[in-house]
Amino acid sequence: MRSHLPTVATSSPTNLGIAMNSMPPATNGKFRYRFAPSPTGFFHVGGARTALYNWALALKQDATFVLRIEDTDEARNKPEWTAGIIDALAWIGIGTGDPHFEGPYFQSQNSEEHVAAAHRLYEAGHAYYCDLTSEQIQERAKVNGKPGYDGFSRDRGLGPGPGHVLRFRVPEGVTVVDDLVRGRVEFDNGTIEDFVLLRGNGTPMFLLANVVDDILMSITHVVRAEEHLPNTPKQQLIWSALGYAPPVWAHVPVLVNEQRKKLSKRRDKVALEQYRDEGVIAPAMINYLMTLGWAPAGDAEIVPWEKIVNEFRLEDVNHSPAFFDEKKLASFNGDYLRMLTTEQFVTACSPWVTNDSVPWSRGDFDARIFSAIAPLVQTRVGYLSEVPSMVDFLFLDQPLIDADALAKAMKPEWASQLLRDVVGVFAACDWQHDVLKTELEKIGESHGVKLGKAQAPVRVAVTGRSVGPPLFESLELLGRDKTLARLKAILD
RNA sequence: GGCCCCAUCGUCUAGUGGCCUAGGACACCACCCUCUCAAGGUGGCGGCACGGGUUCGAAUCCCGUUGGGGCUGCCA
Repeated sequence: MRSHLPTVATSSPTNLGIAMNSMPPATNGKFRYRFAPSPTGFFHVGGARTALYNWALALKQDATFVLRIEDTDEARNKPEWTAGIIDALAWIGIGTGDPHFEGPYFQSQNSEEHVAAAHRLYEAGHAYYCDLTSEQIQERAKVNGKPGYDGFSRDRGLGPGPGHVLRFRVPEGVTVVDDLVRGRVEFDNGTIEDFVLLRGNGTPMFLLANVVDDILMSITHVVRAEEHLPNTPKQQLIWSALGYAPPVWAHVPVLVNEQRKKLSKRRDKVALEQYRDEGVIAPAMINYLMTLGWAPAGDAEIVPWEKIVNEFRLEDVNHSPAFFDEKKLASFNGDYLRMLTTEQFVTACSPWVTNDSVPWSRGDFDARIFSAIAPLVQTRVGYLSEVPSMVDFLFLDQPLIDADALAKAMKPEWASQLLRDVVGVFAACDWQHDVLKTELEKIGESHGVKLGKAQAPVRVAVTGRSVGPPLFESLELLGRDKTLARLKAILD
């Protein structure tokens, strides 16, 4: 794997603990979007869509796309996972030296800023310490008859100490979130509990770290999945308490499985890498992901990236969850595969026909023969991973015979004799696909069967399967010797 | 349970009060093409969740019902 050791660029322009201005750092008037994944070992297709939405907007508005890795949870900071994210983003066209791309930054490197901001919040009275354990909170919740933290330590005047968490003092009132895709959403602050800013060990929590980083990085637009909507009033409260106007929010619908549940790594196939490894090509994935929850103008949905960038607007994003449909993805991929020139298609196939899991021995692969058959397989695959099984008979010493297909093809009483006739004729005729076709046609006629039926036993005997690329072109490429040997092998 | 979001063919969507007899795409079915299978072409099946309003007129606006979903951690 390529090494993408994150280049760190984390010198914060502002120290929130000391200088707290009411204006964020200068942005030269440009919008700043951000994508802030937490490393989990693979790249989620939902994350890919969110990243793509942010990226399209950054390109359209000549804005900046900031990548920030949210690695503050110790369990989530394996360096190779970060490399995986960067690789995956590059695959879908994000990054790779484009001037609109900035980062990656690492949240863990800003922890001092997060803590400083927390302390400022405490000093300003926006936060207070609490020494209750999770168990005690649960106890109280049981007694209270309602779940969650009840604000027990609000006025106890506790200071910092071992095991003391810092909680945000949620004010009375209503918090209004203006969301570009959802409109105005109101939250009664009475339903928001005093959430934790700093853990008992003094480390910052996501809600805080996320906001402080966004301020530090002058983020103007937060475009993320809908699951974050309930966090938004809390974060907006932190923005205000810190003295800043909140960013523009946009919460896009989640991606769901067939059961209409949020795509999860436990039950669903969600890794972008997995689709890539099965032979989905990037333009197809990008186009499919962009049209999940949004549609370009006009009747076509297979459209160039330029058109997408040109037309994409958050205001037009759908409000309801979208089912990630593998069948439709495969269809998009097939369309994109067919748009490739033969040369491009051959190049795209290369990893699948030269890797270790290929059924033939590596030395027997012939790139020239593959190039010759390629245009015929191009219209027959949805995923590139289907390619090897479609051409394996050309590079295998003996074809992998599908027993059922063979039994069926040899069932007609004329089948064996037809094969014998074929061996006789093919031993001497010109070895060109059109000649082979004509000859088989004639032999078929002599047995009273049309070419469609006559080709079946030949196809199975030579390629091992009942379906595949056009037979006579295949035979021409395979050569006379191997063809005859395989036919005879079946007759014996 | 509480808070919040959502609701057009099976699925992804177009539709922003009259162009809607609701358009496209995937899937499915049929036919054409054809050496198998595809690809391609043609056609078909199939939807505004329900009930009230508002309006001359509602898929589009309002209310309610029902049904989905998200969140509810000293994870992010």
